[in-house]
Amino acid sequence: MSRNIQTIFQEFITKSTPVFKNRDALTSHFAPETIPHRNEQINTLASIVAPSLKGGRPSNIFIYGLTGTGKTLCAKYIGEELEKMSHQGTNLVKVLYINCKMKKVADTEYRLVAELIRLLGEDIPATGLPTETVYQTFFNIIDSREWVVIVILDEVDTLVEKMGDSFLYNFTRINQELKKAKVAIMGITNDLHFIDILDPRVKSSLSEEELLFPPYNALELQDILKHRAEIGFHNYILSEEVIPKCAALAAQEHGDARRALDLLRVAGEIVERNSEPKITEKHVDIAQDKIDYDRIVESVKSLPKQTKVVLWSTIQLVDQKREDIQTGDVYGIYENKCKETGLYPLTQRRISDLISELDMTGIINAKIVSLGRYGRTREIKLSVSQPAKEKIRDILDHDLVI
DNA sequence: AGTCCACAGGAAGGGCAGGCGA
DNA sequence: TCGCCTGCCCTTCCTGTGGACT
Repeated sequence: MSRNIQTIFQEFITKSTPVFKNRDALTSHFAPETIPHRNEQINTLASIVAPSLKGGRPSNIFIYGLTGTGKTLCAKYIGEELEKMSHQGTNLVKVLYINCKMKKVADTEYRLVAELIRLLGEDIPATGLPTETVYQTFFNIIDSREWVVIVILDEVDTLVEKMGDSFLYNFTRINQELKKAKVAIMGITNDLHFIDILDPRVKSSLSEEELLFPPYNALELQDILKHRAEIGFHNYILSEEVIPKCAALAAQEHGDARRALDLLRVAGEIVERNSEPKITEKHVDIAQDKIDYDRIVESVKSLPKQTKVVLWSTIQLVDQKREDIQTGDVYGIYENKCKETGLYPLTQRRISDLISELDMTGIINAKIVSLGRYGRTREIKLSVSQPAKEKIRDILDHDLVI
């Protein structure tokens, strides 16, 4: 066994063509020195946050645009530049970045404020204190240092989904509690309609300034990819058609630069693994399938056990060639499986929520339909390819053994 | 027009775990 | 140790929904 592994490692070192110069450059979290096609947004952001360098509170900013349009990258870039500038002078500015989608980090009011405190280098228990105390601790820290704090709340829509917008309202009013420090919020969202669902008071406080990040077009994506490929790949490895292909595929998905980078990187990894001499269009196609497949498999593996049983039940019904699978059908199979495996069955109300959650992951598609006097229910379909379905069944069969 | 079905989904609250401070 | 706090998962109870059926 270990000999085999050593052989693989040895072959990798000796035979494989060197593909990557810097693999990180082909990931979305890499911070390049320049950000192409976002000058306008960067300049606007910079001018909005600049007053903080003189101790003023910048306006709250609301940034929106689809995934992979450079919102986070630009916000972080501006944050870093601002702190650098501040270190050279007054040292007044502190930029705190939080991704609100991170579970166990910023999915409750308590955790969010606790995370801000941790980012300031102080310790706070993960639970146990009244939320009011956690807020007070945060206020004391920044007030004692007289900072201007800019809080970047990435994916702020998920926060509102979980906690409602009253929290955001309180948060935009933090400054009334502070004596010397000042806080500005930079909210980022992929959801273009997010601002419309907010309470008007929250809306006006959060979006004192608004900034839209439009999708990249295919040519702009090509520029971005060329720029990253120069840093990330050895120059002989890329065939000419690869970058336009990645850009075109990502442009179809609303100009998502993240997707374009993933395609390029994974195509490179495939070539590296197979010790092939060049990345071609064919590898981009394989990469596209692989990314989708891996995403589904990973999300299935991480599902809680009850949700796995619900998914397993749905697959059973699909395999029985059942048309129009409904919530009640899934629940019936689910109950039987619970009996069989000795698992405690949850109520139908709860299963209804689990089906919604599965719908959100994209593994199934659950559409609400009304069947007249036969009631109102969800019509459930699997939304994965046949090979992915087989793989999911293998995972579930393995995980749900009695 | 009224009834009915099979849920969807909101609200309230229970029970437990993890943690803090007195 | 005890009381209190938060988070999380879940149940119970309830109202709402919309189209077929009577």
